[in-house]
Amino acid sequence: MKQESGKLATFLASARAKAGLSLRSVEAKTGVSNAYLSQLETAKIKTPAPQYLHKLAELYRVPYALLMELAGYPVTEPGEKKNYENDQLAARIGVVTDDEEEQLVEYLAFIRSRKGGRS
Amino acid sequence: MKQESGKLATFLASARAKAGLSLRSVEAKTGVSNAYLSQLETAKIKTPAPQYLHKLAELYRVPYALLMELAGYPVTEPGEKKNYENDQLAARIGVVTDDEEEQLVEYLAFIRSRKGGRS
DNA sequence: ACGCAATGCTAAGTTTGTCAAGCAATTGAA
DNA sequence: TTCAATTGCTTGACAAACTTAGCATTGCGT
Repeated sequence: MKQESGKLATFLASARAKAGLSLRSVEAKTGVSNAYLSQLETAKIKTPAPQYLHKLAELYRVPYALLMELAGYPVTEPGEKKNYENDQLAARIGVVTDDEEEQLVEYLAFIRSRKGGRS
Repeated sequence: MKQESGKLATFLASARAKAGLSLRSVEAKTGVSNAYLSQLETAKIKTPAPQYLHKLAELYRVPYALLMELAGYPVTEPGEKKNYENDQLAARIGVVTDDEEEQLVEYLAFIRSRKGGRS
C-alpha cells in the first residue's frame, strides 16, 4: 500500500500559500520557472530533480529530506528501516481529513527545521 | 571550482570490479539493465535516478548518501554547511593520483558503512 | 580450428523532466 | 469602462534518462 501520489503537489502548494508568494516570485527567488512550479503543484510532474526540491526546501523552510520522501525518492540508507513506529502515532490520532493531514505534516516540518546545527 | 564529473563513473566501476561481478550479474541482482550500467560507468549518464543509486549502494555495500553526493545531488539540509574542515585533511594528505583518491573514497565508504544503527 | 557463451559497449527509440512563450482570468488604477 | 499588470496554467519544443536489441571481442571447451 504505497501512496506517493499528489502529496508533494499539495504540500508545495500549501507551503507557497502559507508564505504568501506567487509562482513568479518563487521563480525570482529560486530560479525555478513558474511553469514548472505550476506543474509541480498540480501533480503534472511526478519526480522533480532533487536540485529543485532543495531550493524549494530552503525557501519554504521545510526539510529537504521531507520533500525527497514526498517525491518518492529513497531517503534512508539501504540497511535502515523506516519509522514504522509511526503506526502507533497513527493509531492515537485516528482518522484525519486531507487538510488536517496537510497541516500536521507542515507543522512537523516546522518542528524539524528548528532542530538543526551540525558543525 | 566544482568537479562532479566522472567521479561516480569510476567509483561504480571499481566497486563492481572489487565485487567481481559482471554487468549482467549486477543487472540480475538489481534489475538495472546492463546497458545502463555500462553508460553509468563510462560517464555517459550524468545524473542517474536516486532509485538506481540506492539499489547499487545496497549491492556494493557503500553509503547511499555517498553515491548521491558523487552524482552531484544535494545531500545536506539547506541550512547546514558541508565539511570543509576536510581541507585540513587534504593539506595533510597532499597530492594523490586518481587511483589513490579512488581507493581512499572507497575505504571511507567502507568505514561509514560499518557505522549504522538508527533505531 | 570451430563454435559458443559471456563480456562490455553502442544505436535507436520511448518516456519524461524542464523551459520559453503565450493564453484566459482576475485585479486595480485612471 | 478601459487598459495594464499580475495571476495560474497550458502548449510546444528540446534534452536527457532509460530500455531493448544487437554488435565486436575475448575466453574456453571440444
